[in-house]
Amino acid sequence: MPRKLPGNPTIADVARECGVGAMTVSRVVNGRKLVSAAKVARVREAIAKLGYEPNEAARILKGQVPRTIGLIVPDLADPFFSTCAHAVQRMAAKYGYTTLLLASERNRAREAKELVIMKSRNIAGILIVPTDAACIAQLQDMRARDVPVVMLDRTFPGLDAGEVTVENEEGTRGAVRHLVEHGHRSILCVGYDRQFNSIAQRISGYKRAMNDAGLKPQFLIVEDDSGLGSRVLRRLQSAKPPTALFALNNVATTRILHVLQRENLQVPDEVAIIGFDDFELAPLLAVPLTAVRQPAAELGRSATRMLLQWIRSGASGTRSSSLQVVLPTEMIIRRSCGCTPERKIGLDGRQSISSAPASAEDPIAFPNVS
Amino acid sequence: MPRKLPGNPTIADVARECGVGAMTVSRVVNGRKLVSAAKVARVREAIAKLGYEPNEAARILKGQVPRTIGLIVPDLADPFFSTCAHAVQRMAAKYGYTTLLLASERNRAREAKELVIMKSRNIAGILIVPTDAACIAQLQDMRARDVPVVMLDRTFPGLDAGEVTVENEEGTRGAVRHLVEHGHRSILCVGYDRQFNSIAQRISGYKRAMNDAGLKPQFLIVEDDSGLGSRVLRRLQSAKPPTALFALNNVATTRILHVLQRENLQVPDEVAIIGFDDFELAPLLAVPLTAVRQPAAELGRSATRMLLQWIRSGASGTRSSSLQVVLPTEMIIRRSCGCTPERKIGLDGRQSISSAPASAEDPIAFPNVS
DNA sequence: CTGAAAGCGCTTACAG
DNA sequence: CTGAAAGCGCTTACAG
Repeated sequence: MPRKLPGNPTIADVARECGVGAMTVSRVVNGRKLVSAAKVARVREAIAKLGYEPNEAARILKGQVPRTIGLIVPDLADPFFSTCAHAVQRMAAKYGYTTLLLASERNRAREAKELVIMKSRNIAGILIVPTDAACIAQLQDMRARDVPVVMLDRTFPGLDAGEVTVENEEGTRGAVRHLVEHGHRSILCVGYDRQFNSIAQRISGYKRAMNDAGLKPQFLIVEDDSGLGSRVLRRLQSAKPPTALFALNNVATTRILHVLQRENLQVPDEVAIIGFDDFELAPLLAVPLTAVRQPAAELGRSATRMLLQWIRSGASGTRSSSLQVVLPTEMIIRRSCGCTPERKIGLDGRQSISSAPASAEDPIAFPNVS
Repeated sequence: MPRKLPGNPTIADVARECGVGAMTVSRVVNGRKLVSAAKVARVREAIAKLGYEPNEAARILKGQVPRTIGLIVPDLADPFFSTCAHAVQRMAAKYGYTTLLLASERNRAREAKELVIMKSRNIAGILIVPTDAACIAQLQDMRARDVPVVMLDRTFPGLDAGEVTVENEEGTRGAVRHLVEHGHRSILCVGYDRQFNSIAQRISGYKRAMNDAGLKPQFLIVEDDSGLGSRVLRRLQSAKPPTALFALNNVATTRILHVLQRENLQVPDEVAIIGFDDFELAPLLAVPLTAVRQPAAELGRSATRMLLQWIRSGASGTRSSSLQVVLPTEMIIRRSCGCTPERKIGLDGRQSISSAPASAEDPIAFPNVS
């Protein structure tokens, strides 16, 4: 039995209810002028009485671009991405947009499928933390149809799209320099996902800091995070073990901390560690983690802001603002690097122990939707 | 300038391209039989050539129930809900459903708005972690239109809906009994959100355990989580401070741990703590946290399974399976309760230190979608 | 096996 | 200010 029982009320039902034309109802619903106050009131009443709600599908079919944006992230269970997604939804909602949020699971095929879903829903624009370069072809297709696209966190080349990223190279460089200032000469760079430019930039920042100090870069870069812990352990148990570790993202950091804890290795005495990407529980860890904080929420907000402005400026409108934003990182000094409350070293303008939250939610001038 | 530049190809474009009727294309797209193999091949080719993708809006408008389910959670930044949401999306995707995921921000008005959005999109069914009893009226409205509804984690009465929850009372009771077994006589129950039946059940489990032991229940239940930390601190500094704390959810746990760390209070010696809800970093904390683990992912999976079965069985089909599922919790013993690797107490069948992951992803027999 | 016709609920011109 | 007509892209009967 098909679903069609009571049936949602339609614009025709409302029109009949209060004896006006369908057009008049449509005008009232959409807040158009040119309707007499008396009718507006009658229509409003009928709408309330019937519980009428415009059918989104019909609107889209008529060529309205729906107030929906798409967001694709690799993984919702990762706090970095969920924080980011949360910020996107919040800001989008503030401007009257719904966010269609999908997780690609770091899987090329799923990402492709999700882009098809987004396309078939005529979304107004898309925000994506891309997982595989193969997505570029589909995104180009959307761009060809004038759908705005903004990549965040990491990017792939070959696309006329917006980009919101963070200072991966400088952030990492400062962190590694900090380890050097603590006297470390043998610092191992640990991570995976080197195919992303974000990670590549961090690696490059690490290299520069090591070169600046006249030290030899050492890497433990694997294909994916499985087995990362045991690989690190083997290095630590080798003849010439590193005295400090730099973890390229929060998953790598967690993997490492698990091994260190299990093997009862003392941080920072036996081995120091700094991770890229801070997280809420970092100060409560056995050894409070020193980390390069990325503004996850601000990343989401900036990208959303850029996308919405682009959408509003119209497909062919001149783009008023730049489509490139690079957000600063902040070094959060705790204990795992070797600093103590009594003795913090190498602090300068770029590095801070403050945990001041990011600034106001929406600092730009941008007409709000009530 | 409206968007209509190259324009997505339509079914008519495909039909023209290969010289057949629109119906034939539709049949091919939908995998209906009754089309000659030769035409199927030609149509497929034309679809690929044009990059045709069926317009979802048009399908919905024709009365097709879209393969989309709605999911409303209070907060995506909370790892419990993001894990749950992640599991829902995964399982839904496996069966060919897209998940429209929205966060209510624990706000009645937003929740109401999001339900309207879901309704206007004709979703096939809805999964909700309700935030305010006011949502029941809207959900009833959906039920009246035969849209399946499943509440998870907590429920409100007055609705013909599915319910997937966890053993809040028993889980809490076991945890508090464990604290009693450690010799604690003064155990403070800390939390907020008492309006939810999940929290009320935990409170009730706490009371029962205290009564069983002949102890007097003591509460610190506040309106919302702000200021919870300082309130706890004041209690700990009072004339007769509690020697143990039971935190009613993970946010309460975190707030408490922050204060304890700041004030340098030793756990478990000065005060022991057990929290309801486990999380990934719990074993890496300064004092590894003993917690009542909720199967967050399984919660999402069970609810999704229930919803999809309901959707497939048809609006009026007899419901083959129960619409009530209560998932067991598991006590994860670490250090914050007072146990040590050398001395664990009171372990029995219900309580375990195992951290075995939940079972297979989809144990039920349920036709898959390739 | 195949296609022309009608209509889902809305909005965009077009005439009053 | 207002409404009847046409059509967005699809699918459901209905006739071949």
